[in-house]
Amino acid sequence: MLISAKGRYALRCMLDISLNGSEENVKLKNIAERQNIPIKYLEQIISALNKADFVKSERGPNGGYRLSKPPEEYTVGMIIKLIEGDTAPVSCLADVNDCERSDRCVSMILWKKLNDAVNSVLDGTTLADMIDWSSKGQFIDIEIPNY
Amino acid sequence: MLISAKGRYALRCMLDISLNGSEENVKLKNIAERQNIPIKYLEQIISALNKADFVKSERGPNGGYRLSKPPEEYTVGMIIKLIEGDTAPVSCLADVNDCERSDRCVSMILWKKLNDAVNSVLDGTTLADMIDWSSKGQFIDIEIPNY
DNA sequence: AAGATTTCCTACTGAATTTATATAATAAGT
DNA sequence: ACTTATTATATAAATTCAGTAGGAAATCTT
Repeated sequence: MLISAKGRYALRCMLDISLNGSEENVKLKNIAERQNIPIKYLEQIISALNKADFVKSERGPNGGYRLSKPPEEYTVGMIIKLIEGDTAPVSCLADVNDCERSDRCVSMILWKKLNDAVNSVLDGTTLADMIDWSSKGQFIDIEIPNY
Repeated sequence: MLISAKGRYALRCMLDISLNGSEENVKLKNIAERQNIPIKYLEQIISALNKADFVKSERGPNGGYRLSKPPEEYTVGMIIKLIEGDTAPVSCLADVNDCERSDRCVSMILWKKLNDAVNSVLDGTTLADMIDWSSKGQFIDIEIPNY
């Protein structure tokens, strides 16, 4: 798997804050319930988002989280790469020292193409784009999407 | 990682047979040496390639492997998917039952785009293409690429 | 027939990663 | 004080990854 549950949770967490944090702080407890994510796991994830200053936090009652910047300014790639570490599709690309054959490996050309294709999607999509998708209802059923 | 060592080994193995099997059978021992892959691990991999009839085998001295079809007829996706099982970038796509939210999950749209981007590279590249890359020497150094 | 070579088959294992749980501390509001 | 909520750190269960091991079966050579 290129993107694990942790990365997907992070993305949904950011989307959740985007959509529910118009006026007040968004509590982790509520995100966890809406998104069906174990809160203790989500704590670790939002801690990373907080340290990277992707979100601002406040403690105590009326506390919670807000985005530091508007959704337009976060690409999916920024979020996923922060949480997952890297999205290289093969270890050869993630760690140059992984293989001493890399400088004469034809497969490397392929992996680079693959990496570019992945990055074009991840870095070419912002949270705002995804919110747009959800409001335009690109779903067959009538249910309100909960990202 | 989207593609593990196993999948990369399989691809290099098929390329090795393509390039060294012009007239006689290619022995696993030699592939393992050229490609620097543990032979016992490679045995398992080629066993799968054999069962899928991607290669033909012969036993005994003068035995070895040959491609069942010319390199033009194998896409990278065919090989990788056989060995890795699937190349879905997220478990949501690999297993529909993985998440009951899938039908109303906005992230799903993203993962489908990502999946399409990955498949366009993997299914759009054949072994013959890669052999072409290697013969055209798209490398900076002078060493002969050993795929 | 004997021995060498090579493929074929199945099970096992150690390490790392993933996906959480658990416990407690810190801060803020009422 | 008491409640709410974030922050920090440690631990654990489950899964996957990347091999390793041992031998059986087929084929060729002498």
